Amino acid sequence: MENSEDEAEKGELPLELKPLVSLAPKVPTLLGYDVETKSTSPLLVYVTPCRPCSSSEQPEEAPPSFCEPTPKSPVPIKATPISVALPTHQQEDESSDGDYKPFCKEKKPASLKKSKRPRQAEKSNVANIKRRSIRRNLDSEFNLCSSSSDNPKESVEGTMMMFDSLRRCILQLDEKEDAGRRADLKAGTLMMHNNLRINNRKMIGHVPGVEVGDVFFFRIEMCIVGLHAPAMGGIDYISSKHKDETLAVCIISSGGYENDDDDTDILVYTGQGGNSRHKEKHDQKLERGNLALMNSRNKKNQIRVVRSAQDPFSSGKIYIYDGLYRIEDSWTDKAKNGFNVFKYKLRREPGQPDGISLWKMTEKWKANPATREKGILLDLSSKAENLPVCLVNDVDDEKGPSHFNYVAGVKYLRPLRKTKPLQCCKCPSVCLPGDPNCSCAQQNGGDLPYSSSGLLVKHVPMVYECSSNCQCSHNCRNRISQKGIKLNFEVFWTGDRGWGLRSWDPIRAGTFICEYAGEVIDETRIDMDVEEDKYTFRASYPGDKALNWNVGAELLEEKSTVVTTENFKQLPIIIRANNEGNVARFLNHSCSPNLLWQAVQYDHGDDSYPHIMFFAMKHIPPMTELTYDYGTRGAPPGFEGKLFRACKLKSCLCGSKYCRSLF
DNA sequence: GGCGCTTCAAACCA
DNA sequence: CTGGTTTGAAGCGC
Repeated sequence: MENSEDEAEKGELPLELKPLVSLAPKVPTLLGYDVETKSTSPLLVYVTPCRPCSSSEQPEEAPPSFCEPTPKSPVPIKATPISVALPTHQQEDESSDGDYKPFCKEKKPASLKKSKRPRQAEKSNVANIKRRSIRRNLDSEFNLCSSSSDNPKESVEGTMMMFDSLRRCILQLDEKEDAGRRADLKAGTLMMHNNLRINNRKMIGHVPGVEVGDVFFFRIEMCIVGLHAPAMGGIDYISSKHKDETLAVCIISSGGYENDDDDTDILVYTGQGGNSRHKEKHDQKLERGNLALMNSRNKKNQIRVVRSAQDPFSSGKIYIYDGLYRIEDSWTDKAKNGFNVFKYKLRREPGQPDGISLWKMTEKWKANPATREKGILLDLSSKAENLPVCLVNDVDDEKGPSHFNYVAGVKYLRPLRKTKPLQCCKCPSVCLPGDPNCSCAQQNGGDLPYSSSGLLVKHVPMVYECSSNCQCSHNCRNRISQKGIKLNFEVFWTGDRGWGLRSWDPIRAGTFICEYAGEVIDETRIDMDVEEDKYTFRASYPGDKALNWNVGAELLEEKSTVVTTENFKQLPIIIRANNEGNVARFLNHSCSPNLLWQAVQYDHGDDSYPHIMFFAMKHIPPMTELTYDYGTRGAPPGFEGKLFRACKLKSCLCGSKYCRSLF
């Protein structure tokens, strides 16, 4: 069990396992963090650490180091493990009296043990982690980012968002220094070593907060949310001293062996082993995962299945949680290389939501949009966009939105002031990170705002993309949003919230979604009715989640990039999309949104009226409604009721302290 | 408790 | 454009 002695011990860890520590405790405020406040007493929320099943009593008080000013040293003297801030819902699992009780086996949470591989760590990690010593209090930030302990889904989303934020920033740092690879593993390791993993205990059945259809872009992501523990291995199992009690809990079918992935309800899975790249091939043995699967066949326990798909926007794989299966049959077979392998036939449990089957549908639609059932219009944009925008209604007979002109961009109904000159870099070919001569990088604070794969790295007050005056080519990574949509969208009838927007493509966090197109008007003109206001964008407030999207960056960087409303000063821009607009006019409000809006400049210098570009805040499975936080301030009377309704409809997602009942 | 071995990665380059 | 190479990490099990 963890106690304060353990924690003191953890403070003396080797450097590479140093916890992310508090050097300057911060108090979360409503709109960010109060940098000035030194007080830690009333507002800090202490969350009890993750504990194994058996533990029932939880200490209420925080470790003493929490309340004391921590010395400003890169090496912690008395570190507070991040686990004290970990949202934990495992307590809830135990006490829940639902009809399904997941089998759970006590498993020590990944603890801050002494270094496992000191030599290796010294070789590769020390420099990185040292540079990345965490200078501020992570605890409050993580709480803010992942919500409280009572909502497993929020915990998973917060953990995933923090991971990806870390990953994008490590990628950016590594790129600039032209050193290191595998930012995914570095981000994962950082989180593991700081006890930021959730669902530590292996369990049979669903993992709290992970839903069928959820997508992952790295193996390590499934690791840190407890869906599938092995970093590489395909079979996750609970091992036991009694060999016949070793049971499989999760498998990943990702094409490493000769599996047939065609049927969406049946999966024939090949056992592990005998396939090593470094050693001679041999017959598979009934041990480890193979043994676990055999026992699971006899015990008939549920097994989580993760299937993989090709990422349409990169060479990487996407992992899709396809829900629970059971093993029906098993046998041995000859692989193509002539050696014996184990085969297991799994059948999907009935009554689960669409998982991989949804992907088969969207792939068919992408190949030929005309195959989309209940389609009303093949291209709502009438070729104004790079890709067709399908209009569908699979709910009722509603025939389509009221008439508007589809335009892909903004039209300025007010004169623009030239407050800043246009971007004008001299980069040959494309802008590259770490180039001190790239004026565009300088304008963006020294770093290019996008990763090499075109993902937004951080949410900032303004992104300056390369302009027509720049010498770099069209392929420059600093020209993401100006090139228009890349996703296959459909505008669909929600039934209760009007028309909404979703994508046939899986979307990775940081992906550019679309611009808010329409007529840019003057703030003075607010004589619009409710209907017109429904299709109006106001740059009032980025939203709590959007403000906390950079939480990983906060932990890595020396200089403070704390986002507050001061950084994000309110923009006067109002975009009316009642008469003219694009897909963005169909984005609905949510208090638990999956998109954020980012101000972007590339074709004029009036920073008060930038382009409003939407980016994904988290990984979004295909066919998931895209939403953003409409904000509250500046909304005229009459609008309130509608917003409140929209929020209430989503209250299941944001019933916590984040649901702003004030609309 | 430590370390070696295995493991259906991921990114990059030739 | 793809297959081989490189870098890389968790956790089982001895």
